[in-house]
Amino acid sequence: MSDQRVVRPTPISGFPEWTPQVRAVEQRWLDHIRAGFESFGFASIETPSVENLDVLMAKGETSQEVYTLHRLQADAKDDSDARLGLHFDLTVPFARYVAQHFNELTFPFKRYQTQRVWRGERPQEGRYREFTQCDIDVINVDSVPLHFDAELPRIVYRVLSGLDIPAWTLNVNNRKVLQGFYEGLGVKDPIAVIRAVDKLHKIGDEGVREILEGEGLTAEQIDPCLALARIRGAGVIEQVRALGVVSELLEEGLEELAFVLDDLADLPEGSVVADLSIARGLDYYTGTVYEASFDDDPGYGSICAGGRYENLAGQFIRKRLPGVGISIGLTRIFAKLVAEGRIEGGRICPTDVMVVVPSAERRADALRTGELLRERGFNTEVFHSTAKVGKQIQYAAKKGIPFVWFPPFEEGGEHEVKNMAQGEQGAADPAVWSPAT
RNA sequence: GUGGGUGUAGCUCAGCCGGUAGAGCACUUGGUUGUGGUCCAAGAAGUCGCGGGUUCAAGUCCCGUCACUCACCCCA
Repeated sequence: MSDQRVVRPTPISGFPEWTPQVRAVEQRWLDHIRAGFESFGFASIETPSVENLDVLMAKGETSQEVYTLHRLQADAKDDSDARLGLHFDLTVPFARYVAQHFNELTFPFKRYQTQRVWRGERPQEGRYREFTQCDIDVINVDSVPLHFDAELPRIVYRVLSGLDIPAWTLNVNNRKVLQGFYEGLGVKDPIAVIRAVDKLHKIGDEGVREILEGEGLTAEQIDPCLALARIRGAGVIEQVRALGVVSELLEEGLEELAFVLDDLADLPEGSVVADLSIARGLDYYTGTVYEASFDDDPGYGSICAGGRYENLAGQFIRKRLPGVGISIGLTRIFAKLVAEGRIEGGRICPTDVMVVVPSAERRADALRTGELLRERGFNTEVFHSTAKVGKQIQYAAKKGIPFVWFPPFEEGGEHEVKNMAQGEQGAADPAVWSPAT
């Protein structure tokens, strides 16, 4: 084309982007999710893409792969931006936000937040380096009513069941049950056991057994651990009690779990299910935990996850600010459907009506017609040149524009409108026309 | 971070045992006068990821490198 050098455009691994028609569907999803969150009274906030590294690392258990910020032109000694990192989730920034705006907020503070987050992991199917999370959290002073532990799955149910996605299940567990159970067994490091059991569905009984043996657990301890992890579905509370392990923390956890399950009993069976194998890796969770995945493809990863944390915001303020939250992995869900070719029906452009420009002389008239249609609520574009009418219509066809408007070709002539799908064309008055008729 | 695969026109790819590049789709123009999605014809478009090596000669062989991709890890 030219001898000018071009930078070859290549996809950046883990940074998805969509065509306009796919994006149109994504935006419908975002609107739906937002409406769902707001229908429960959650308020929207947005936080900067970056946080100070010490904020991101505040609870720094897992070594999250954080992208840091630096200026290309910064000289070697300049480390003024060195403390900034892109947020890897929305919960930590939220905790910081609450601590910082403590005096301006009304508690319990219920917020939703839909933003992109970044993680420097190796990308793969379903795993991205930049993706969008839709978070809802509640933070309160001193204690968060258990009510919210049950309300969050209800909101997720509301939102996800309104999207055309494959069958999914939201699994619920309570960390106190696990930790209390292990403590009741006399296990020294309950967290290590939680971490091992979390891998159960991936490495199986024997794999977990091996790890636990390595942790120094006896068979008398391992067997009940595995038995606990297998408990799922109806009657979980009784089944756990039947294992005969007793501890104060366990009892507390069981009561909380029972409360949540009871509260959600009206949801369709199988949508929210107790599953004692759910542990949620390390993380900051201390009570209820959630994790949702697709029924026919659980290995794809969690599409929604969250839980209760006792004191995340307490890292940033001398107050006790526990919270509970859950996050919908929008990108993960959406990308799967895109890859499977299930995202269809999105418009290439939002134009309802394209106005033909008959000739340079009549362009002003076409613009007036466009303005009139726009005022009447139709998304209207006036063709961008005086190309042959055939070209103009062809453009509308390619863009999937449903109606092509023909202003009078001669002074005093009639307006006409063409229905592109049906090919019908007839006289119409731009002041009263409507596509329904 | 570890291991495997791939890297040729905008896209999907072909290119046999080395002889300086092709197809389909997409794109542009035309098939005359105010109307599209079909068809026909013509046309434009490639540092064969990048660097080095072997060779008279490399898209084709060798080495390195980068990128993409899959698995592990981890997670939304």
